[in-house]
Order: sequence, then C-alpha cells, then structure tokens
Amino acid sequence: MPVITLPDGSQRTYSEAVTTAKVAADIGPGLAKAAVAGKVDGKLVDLSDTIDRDASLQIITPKDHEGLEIIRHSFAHLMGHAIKQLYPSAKMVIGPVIEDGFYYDIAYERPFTPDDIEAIETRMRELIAKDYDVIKRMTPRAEVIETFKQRGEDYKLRLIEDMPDEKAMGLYHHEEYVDMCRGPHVPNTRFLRAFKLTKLAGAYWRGDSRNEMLQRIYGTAWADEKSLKAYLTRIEEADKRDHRKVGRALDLFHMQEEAPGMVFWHEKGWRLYQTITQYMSEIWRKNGYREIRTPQLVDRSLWEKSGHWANFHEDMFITESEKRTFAVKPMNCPCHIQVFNQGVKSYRDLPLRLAEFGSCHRNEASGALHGLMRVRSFVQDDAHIFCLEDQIEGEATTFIDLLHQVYDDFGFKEISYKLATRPKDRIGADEVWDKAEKALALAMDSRKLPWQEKPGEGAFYGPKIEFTLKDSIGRLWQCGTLQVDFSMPGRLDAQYVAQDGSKQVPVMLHRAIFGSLERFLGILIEEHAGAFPTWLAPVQAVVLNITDKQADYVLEVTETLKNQGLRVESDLRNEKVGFKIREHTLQRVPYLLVAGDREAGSHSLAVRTRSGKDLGAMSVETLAEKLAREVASRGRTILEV
RNA sequence: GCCGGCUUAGCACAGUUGGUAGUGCACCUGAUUUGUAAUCAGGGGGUCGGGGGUUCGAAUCCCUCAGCCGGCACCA
Repeated sequence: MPVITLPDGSQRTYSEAVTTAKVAADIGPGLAKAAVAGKVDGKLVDLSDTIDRDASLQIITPKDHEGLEIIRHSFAHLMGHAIKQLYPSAKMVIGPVIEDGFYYDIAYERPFTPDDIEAIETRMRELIAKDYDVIKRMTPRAEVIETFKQRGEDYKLRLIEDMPDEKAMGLYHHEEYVDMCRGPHVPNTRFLRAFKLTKLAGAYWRGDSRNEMLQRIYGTAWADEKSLKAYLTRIEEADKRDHRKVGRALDLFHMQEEAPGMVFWHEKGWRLYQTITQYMSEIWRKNGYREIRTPQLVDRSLWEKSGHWANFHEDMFITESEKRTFAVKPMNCPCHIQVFNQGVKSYRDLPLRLAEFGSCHRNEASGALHGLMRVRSFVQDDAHIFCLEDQIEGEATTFIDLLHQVYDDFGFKEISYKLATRPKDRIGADEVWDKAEKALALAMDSRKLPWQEKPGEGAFYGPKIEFTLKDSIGRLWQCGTLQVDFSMPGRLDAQYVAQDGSKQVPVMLHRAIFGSLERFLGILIEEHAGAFPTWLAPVQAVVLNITDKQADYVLEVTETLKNQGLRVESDLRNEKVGFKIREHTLQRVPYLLVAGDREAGSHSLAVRTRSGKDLGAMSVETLAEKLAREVASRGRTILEV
C-alpha cells in the first residue's frame, strides 16, 4: 500500500505499486501531459518505473532543470536513431548531456561532413514529427550483450565490460533504435522540439590521446523554441565580444603567422597592459612582496635539477651557445630559488615573498593556441613565498583575500574554485601531499569558498588551487593559482637556519593572481566588450572641436588634462561633431568632451559618455577632479552620478 | 599533436558548371567650417595564405606546407 507524498505535503494512497505516470494522471490531465519523469525520494526515475513503497514524489516537467536535462539526454538518443537510419554501419559510443545541450560520440568509416549534419538534423525533425513513444525495458545483461552484438555496436559492448556488476540495464527503444542508458528519458518525442546541431568535432575514445579518434556531434536543446532562440542570440552576441575581434577593432594587438602564439601589442593594448602591471606592482609593494627580475635563458642543468627537464623539455624552447644548452625559461620558480639562495637566510626572514613579471615561453601544442588565452610567450604575475610549514595556511588565506581584492577591482565576481590533487606522476612522499592538500582545503574553507576537487590534476611537485574565470561564451580559463611545493626547494638546495641553529628546507608556495597577463587581458576584454572602465581605458577622453576656431582651446585643455595624469587625446579633424562622436563611441572612449564657442568662452567642456548620455557642460577643473576621482576609485564612483 | 572546417584589398564579405577579380567601410585628393552615432564628389589599392601539379586556361580541381577557427588531448 504505497503512500505517495507530493511536494505540497498532500498524500495519495495506492493499493498496489504505482508509476509516476499514473500519479500524474490522477492529479490532472494537464500534468499527465507535461510529465517527463519522476523524482522519487530525491532520485530521478522514468514515468514508467513503478513505486512499490511509501515515498515522496515530485513530478518533473520541462520547466524543471532536471526536466530540461532529460530532454537533452533524450535528444542524444534521438540523434542516434537518425544516425543509424542514415548510416547503418555507424557505431554509437556515448551520448551525454552537457551545459546547454548534448553530444554523441560515433565511430564511422568516413568523416562526417557539414552536409551529413544537415541531413541528420532533418531526419531528427522527421522522427520527432512521428510523435512516437520511447519505450524503456530493463533488460538482463546477457540479452543486452546479445542485442548489441547483433547490431554490431562494438563500443556499447566495451562499455558493458566496464560495468561488471550490473545484472540488468535500461534499454530505451526509439522504434527500431535501441540505446543503453541509466535514464530517465522522455516518454514520447513530443517533448523533443527545440534543438539545433551545432558543431562537428573529433574526440578520443575514453578521452585518451593514445586511443583512436571518434567523431563527436554537438547539439543544443531547450524546452521550447523561445529558449532556443534566446540561447542562439546570446551566443551570437557573445561572439561579438570575442577578444580577437575587439582587439582588432580597438587596435589593441595583433598576431601573425611568423610568430604563432605570440602577441604584437599595439600602443593602446600596451597602455592597458602597463596599467595592469603598474597596478599589480603596487599591490605587491603594499603586501610585503619584493619585486625582482630574473634571466630569460638558463642552462639546461638547472632545469634538470628542478625536474622540469624530465617532465617538459619537449615543450621548452632550446638554444645553444658555446656548446652549452640553454632553455628559454618556461617558468620562474627555479630562478626565484636562486635569488633566495643568495646569502644565508634565517627563520626570521620567513615568509619571504619574491615577485616578478616573469616572461615565459612554452612551446604549446599548435592545436592548443587560442588568441590571448593560450599563447607561447606570456608574462606571469608570478611570486613565490618561502615559508615555514605552519605558515602555509595563513599565507594561503591571505593570498585568497588578496586575489579577491584584485578581482573585485577589475569587476570579476564570478570565480570558480578547484582543488587539484596529487597526479599519478609526481615527486614527494604521500604524507607530504596529505599535508599540502589539507592546508589548501582548509584555507578555502576558512573563507567559505564553494570549491570542487579535481583529483589527479595537481602539478608534479604539489597540489594547487585553480581560480578560473569565464570568457564571453562561458569557456573557463584558469587565471589565479596557488600551489604548495615541498619538493622544489629541497631539489634546488634552498635552506634557512632554524631557531635551533640547524639547517632546514623551507616550503615554497607558487602563486599568481592574473596568471598570464595575456590571458587575463583576453578575459578582461571580453568581460567589458572593449568598453573598459575609465581607470583601464587606453584613451580615457577625447576633446573635440566643432570648427577650426576652437582648435587652440582644445589643445590647451587636452594639455591641462594630460598634465593631471589622464590619458586624453584631441580630435581636430575637419569633420562634423556627429562623425567624431560616432568614431570615438565605437572606439569605446569613456568620455567625449566637446568644445564649441560656448565652452571655449567659459573655460568648460560639454561632456558626453560613450553610452550616449549628455552630462552637460562643466568647468575643466571640475571635470578633471571628477575624472581623477573615478580613476582612483577604479570605477566605483563614476562621473555621471 | 589529433579530427573537421576555413584562408580573396587594411577590415567585413561576394565571386555562378574552371575563361584571367568585385561590394561596403577604411585610405588618398578636392570641396565643405559643421553643436552630439556616418557631408558631398573624385581617386588609388589584390601574384585570391606559400609551394607544386592537372589544364589551352585555375581564386575555382588535385597534392603538400603553414596559419587560423571549432572541438579533443595537453597545460610546469
């Protein structure tokens, strides 16, 4: 006699086992039609699954996030159905749900073409129109194996081998097509309406590059057409903020074939770059860091000693001179240890924080390069903290606070936190890893950060926290990092004299806030779509004349503002004001300062913002003061309020 | 590095079945002295990513290299 408790607290009693579909139908025909699945005691089940005991039940519809995920998952099966009809010899591999959609990995004798994708999409729409029921059958293991054997689904058989304990699997029948899945799935194709196949890509079997490559077809899917359209528009809009496009449009930087993965910074981009390095230098000064500078080329022997040669020499740029091999430095830590090693250090010197805008080169795989986000030549705001073991947690929390302060200054609110723990190939004893991982976890907990673990993703010398930011289309990029390292200082002979006079090896923390300046700027460009807050804007204001009569006044005022440290330019071209306003607005200059006869006569300027707001005329002194305040507050107070 | 796609003027793009390159913006010149998102008229500019091949003839077809784009793998 199952008693079913619904989310509103009401209860229904049944004389025998009941399905979610039946309960939904008893509540009302509307709900019966909208029901996608059930959630029994917190666990998602198919509408056709029976409930034979007292339980809480929530009916899932497309309005629920879980409902949408089920729809996306069912779309993957639908795509399988279409693909097997069009290309019977294709072997289906896995078809999971991802953010905004789904994909399916497929093994097929020839590459799919964009035309194939179109054909698949068309067939999917035809299948949807048939409005067929999706039938679930829990099937005994042997029968499942037999089914897939008959159908030549080799990869499904390999997947079954990975689940030795499963005695029966859920088989979902889409007419003649069968897929294996934990489920749940939609009961009928009527829920599958709003979708679009988006991209075709390669992906390794089991995510391992030593394995064969499969073909992956991605799709996006939504509960209704409106959401789909909204998503597609969102992607289109986000695409316009792409830092590679904005970088060209605003004349910030360029890249070219002769230097793949390396940036030619133009004047405006370089101003931005310098603004953030100067900002960071000041942060270091105020927070007990000592800024240093170390060589670009270092003899191979040092990299061998540090362990980097063994792990990464194929990705290092090498040069030879007088029979010696040098590596262009791919990172700064070994060099910082050399600085630490100069002179005798006492425990009283710790924590010692050495910071550098470290220029690094790494020969990244050609396919990994991505605008400013992944380059071969980059600069890190790198610092190493040499400290005692019991100083780790304190240094870690202080660092996390500092990172938040910096991200807040740049307007980044959405940060995700990952703890990457010991990888397979590593140096150092397990007890040491235990301590290091614990220290990082404690530091994040003390700040109540919502972090996730990434098992096995740590560096070879220690675990790390990754602070990641999103680009305009939601791709995550690691920017900040904090790593504990019990190994490198010992390998490179770092020592300090302890309280008892003995020599001890310090712990080293590797840390960066921007990560790579190039990547950080890429994210920053996309975050603001090129409309940088005034404190960062390469050109903060342009002074425009209306006719030649005001030229001298414009030059004088520009000079005055420049002398106050503002980045101001004048535009004396023989053009209409409307034309000049348009151009500088498109260049995302925060303030356009118009000087006509009225303004020249009263030593003032008419102020217009790039968003089109007319702030009226103000005296040059007032304006300079307001701008200075806006810059100093890093945009927290702005001119227009 | 792997899979797929792309590469035409400074930028964004067109270019039908192979017949020898176009549009818009930008640029240059002239006129215009203009009050808040495009003044008008004229003009110049491309070994069609590099190399090789097929052909009477290649931006168009084939091979190859490079770069870029989207994924995958990698990321000290």
